[in-house]
Amino acid sequence: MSTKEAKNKKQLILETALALFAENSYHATSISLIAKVAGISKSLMYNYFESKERLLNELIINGMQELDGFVPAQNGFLTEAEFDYFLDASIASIKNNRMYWKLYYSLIMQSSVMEISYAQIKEMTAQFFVVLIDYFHRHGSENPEAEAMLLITTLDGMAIAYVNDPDLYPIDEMKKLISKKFKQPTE
Amino acid sequence: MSTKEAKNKKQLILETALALFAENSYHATSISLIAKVAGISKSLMYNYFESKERLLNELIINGMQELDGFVPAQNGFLTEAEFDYFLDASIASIKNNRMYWKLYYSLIMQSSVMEISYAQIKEMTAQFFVVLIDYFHRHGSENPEAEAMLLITTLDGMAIAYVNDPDLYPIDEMKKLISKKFKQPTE
Amino acid sequence: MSTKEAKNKKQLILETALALFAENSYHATSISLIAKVAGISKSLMYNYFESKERLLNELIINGMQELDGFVPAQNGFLTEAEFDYFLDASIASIKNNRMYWKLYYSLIMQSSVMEISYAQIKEMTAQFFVVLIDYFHRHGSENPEAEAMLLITTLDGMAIAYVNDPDLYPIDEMKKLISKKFKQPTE
Amino acid sequence: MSTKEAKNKKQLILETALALFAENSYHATSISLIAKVAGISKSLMYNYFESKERLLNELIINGMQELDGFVPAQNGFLTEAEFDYFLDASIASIKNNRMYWKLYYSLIMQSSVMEISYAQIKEMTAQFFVVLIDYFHRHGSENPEAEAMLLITTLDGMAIAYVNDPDLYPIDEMKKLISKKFKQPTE
DNA sequence: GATGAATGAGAATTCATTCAT
DNA sequence: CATGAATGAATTCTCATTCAT
Repeated sequence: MSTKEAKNKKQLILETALALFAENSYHATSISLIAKVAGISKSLMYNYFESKERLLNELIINGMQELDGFVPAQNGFLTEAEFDYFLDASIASIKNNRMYWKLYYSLIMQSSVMEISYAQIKEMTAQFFVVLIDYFHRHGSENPEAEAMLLITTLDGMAIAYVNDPDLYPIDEMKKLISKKFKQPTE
Repeated sequence: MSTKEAKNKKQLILETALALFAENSYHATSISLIAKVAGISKSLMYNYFESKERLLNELIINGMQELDGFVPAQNGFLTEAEFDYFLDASIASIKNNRMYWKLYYSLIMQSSVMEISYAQIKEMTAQFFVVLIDYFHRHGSENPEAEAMLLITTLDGMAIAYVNDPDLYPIDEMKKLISKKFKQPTE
Repeated sequence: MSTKEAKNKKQLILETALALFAENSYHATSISLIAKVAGISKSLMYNYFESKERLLNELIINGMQELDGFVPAQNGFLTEAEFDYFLDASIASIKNNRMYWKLYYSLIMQSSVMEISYAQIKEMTAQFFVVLIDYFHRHGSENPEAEAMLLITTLDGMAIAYVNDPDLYPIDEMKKLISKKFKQPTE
Repeated sequence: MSTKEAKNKKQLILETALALFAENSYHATSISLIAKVAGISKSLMYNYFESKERLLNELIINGMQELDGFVPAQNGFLTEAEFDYFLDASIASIKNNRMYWKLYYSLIMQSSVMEISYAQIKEMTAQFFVVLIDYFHRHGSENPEAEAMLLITTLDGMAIAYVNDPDLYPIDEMKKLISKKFKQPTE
């Protein structure tokens, strides 16, 4: 509905910017383009965001809040059944917030951009890491840290592949294989 | 010799550009900056490269040629011993051409940049893919394509992690674990 | 009372604008800044003033009206006693309307701004000029015009110095010296 | 000669900017306007000056260097004959560098602009001040500081008046009168 | 009376690129 | 081979102003 769209221009700008930043990168996306695609004037953006950088910032913070509900396990303890749930939830998140994750991974590749948000992001990963180490430890892995890190590495690789080519990358099949390979740590 | 000098200057530009493109992204790196960092005049670049885009192109082609020697297996057949060699060689390449790989992965994240080079790149991956499928097929995998794809996914994840933080990411340890997990496909 | 409120708001805008125009110049002061400092919305300004330029205009006119009571002499005739009163009154005016005078002198330095108001201002000076010429004429000056002009020049110099640095410039001492030097014209 | 003009674009920019800054104020003069009046592209300015502010800075420093030869008195001692020379030299400087002085006085009125250069400027005035205090002291003034300060005040007033209206302000006549009033301090 | 949403014009500045030398 | 001078187009951002409510 056009009334609905008009209602929240800020949201419109955020969505447009996310799509463009994700697709073409932050630096290759001009404010002019965002405005044109969103159908508003360049100046309007500056009513809602102090600068292009702040717009990006807000985008990242928004994205992270959307992820807030996604806890790997209650009280940091991951059962074997929950291990699959953890993989499913990860994939669901990637699918549902594809643009956000695309932006996220593209920013990671540029040390110079967004050092503040970067810290927050790293911290989030750290939570998963701890839980996974515990899981692998309990399952008798001789090197739970390595096991956990490789799993995260694999999930990152999967996310990046999917996010860049969602139609061709068989993410669900990959998930099954990951489950097989990681649920029981390598002896 | 002036020919030698010239070669050096061109090489200097290529190296400077690679470092800057990789670290800050293609779009965020200006010709001015490259020239300043390389200690030459902006105009000189245009003696060697038609445009900024062609410079990037040449960078990618150079990087790929460096990889040319790296064949996964003679006559497309990968023995079990060669499987480890394949992993080692991959990691050596990532370590030796870290900047190139950083640039490569950052470009992959931006659909808009360099669609030509993109095709060439995809093709290279395809070679590995075929060889790996064959390997997993021979080792009795029930889904060799998935197995091969997950291995590539994992290697990509590993490369990206290492390339962005070479000092902290334990790439060698990851390699060992990958070997354990993939040499014998998941039954 | 809403009328009272309104008057207050208008007055608030005028005062805020005067301070900012005086301190940072008309051109370097944005409507946004005035609104922010005054704690009102940008739009409110346009309820009271047609434009930024009209706001300036009103400021100048207000300032001049404040000066209206200040006549150099009844019926244009200045006695010797009144000469000192004239100096005192000038200084009092500068002290009491420091911001206004700062704005006034800063505008004088910019031919482009406010040519209309400029005319009104010049006219006011002219009144003093006539009275002073008469005074110096009666006191036997051989060149009363020059004497009057120099006095005005000196008072302008004094005002500018004071207005820019009220804490350090010894305006009262200067006044005494001016009185000594000018009450009796240079033979 | 057009060859001559083309020879030093930097000088051309400096002169154009000085004229426009002086006439319309720094803030009211856009880079676009300077470029248009100078007949060059906006971008060229940035080959010579890092920013608009640096252009202003260079303008002020240049102006001050032009004044460097102008010492009020050898070895800080001002004879009665030299007193007139001092006045003449001041007036000559104002006439010859009218634009510079106009800019100078307009900047003084804006606390916010150019605090660096401001310090340098103040220091220059201080030199004159010392010499004049000494002069008035030797001539038996009971308050040489005040006398010196009033003279500087008067000269400032005169300069401002002349600089804003060089055709109408009788600067030479004023100078004679100033000489009469100040060469011998008030009793 | 008061505001927030919205904008076109213009500000300073950067960028990739060309060209004469 | 190498550069400095030069520029048009584009970029981020600000500004004065309008308008519906």
